[in-house]
Amino acid sequence: MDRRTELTEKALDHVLSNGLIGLSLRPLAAALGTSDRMLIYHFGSKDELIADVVALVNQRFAASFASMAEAAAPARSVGEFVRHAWRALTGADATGPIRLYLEMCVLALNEPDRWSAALRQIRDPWLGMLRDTVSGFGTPEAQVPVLADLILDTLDGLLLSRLVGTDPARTDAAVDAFADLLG
Amino acid sequence: MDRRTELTEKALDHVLSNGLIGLSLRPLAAALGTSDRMLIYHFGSKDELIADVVALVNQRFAASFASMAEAAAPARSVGEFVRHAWRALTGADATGPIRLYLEMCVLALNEPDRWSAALRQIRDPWLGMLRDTVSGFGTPEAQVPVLADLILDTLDGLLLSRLVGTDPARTDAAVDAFADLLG
DNA sequence: ACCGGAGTGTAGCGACTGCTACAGGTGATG
DNA sequence: CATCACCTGTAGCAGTCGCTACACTCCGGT
Repeated sequence: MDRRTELTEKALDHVLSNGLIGLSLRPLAAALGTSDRMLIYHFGSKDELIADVVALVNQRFAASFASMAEAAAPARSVGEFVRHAWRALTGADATGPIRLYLEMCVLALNEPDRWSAALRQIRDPWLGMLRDTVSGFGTPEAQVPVLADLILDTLDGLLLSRLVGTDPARTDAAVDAFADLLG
Repeated sequence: MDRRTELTEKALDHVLSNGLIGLSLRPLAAALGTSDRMLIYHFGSKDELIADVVALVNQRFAASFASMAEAAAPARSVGEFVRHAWRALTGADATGPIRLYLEMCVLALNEPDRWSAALRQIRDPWLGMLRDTVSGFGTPEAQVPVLADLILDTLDGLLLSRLVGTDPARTDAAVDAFADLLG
């Protein structure tokens, strides 16, 4: 396999468990068994390395979520779909990607030019999938995009809350209440 | 006025418009018309300075929100209350504090020991206020804390989405839909 | 008038950042 | 054997970071 691809995958592991915000080349390289020198050699710059990592996690996470959606029994209502999605999003291997996504959101607050493109690249597929799903349950046409926005952002808020230490049972209960409201 | 307090207020302005994540003493001091040397002299350390700033913004923002709540016509339902809160939270002078809050959330993902205490200190008053409000509209006792959690986290998610560049009209519409669901 | 403490400017420490120049080492190809 | 592209280690650059040592001014109290 391409050395760059190999390094990207290892770097992804490190970023998922150590975060993106404080990331610096030397500790990263040490964790990957190489040197900062080689990271720059293979990726050209730190920014390109991050771009590769973000693209990879995006692709992997979307794939794992899709396969999970296939495995689950098909939802019979929007509320039930939200419950299924929540179960997938709170699984052990989802917290890393979600944390990375939330970090990118906040980084985009400070440097929109640098991050907001990558951010839309992550959000848009999810929004599209949500619109399709919501529309499949007979939601009135005009309400489809609104509901998709609401669901995505609500789940984001609840995930953020859960990750910063709110009792998981409480966020679970909040999602249940949300799903009940959606019907 | 105490020089330290004075510096805290000026530093607050700078942090609200430049963010907390990349904050460093020298540029901050320059913006305040002093030197990093003096910031350390007055605050002891960067951490103490940040603690002062966070405490100040918390106190100020809660006060301004409360006065806005007084000024508005009393809500007649949970949904209407959410609409009022949203109007207050999307005002021009709220985006700074909210951005700071979201930054702290993400910082708490990386260093929970350092940030989660400050975070709870910010969230708890809001949660308490939400519980009181929700309970005032005849919500069943058992559902009160759940609904308060859901409302706070949903608003957080929508605010995050709005701050990272989602069309404000779309988040407004999503809040409307949420308020409709709440009744 | 003198003294002491509060406040401030200058200069610098050691550690870290992304990144680069230079010198090799390696293995396949001519 | 020679060559040449690919890969890698060492050392170091210029910059920033939080923070400190030292010397200095200035102002109120005795």
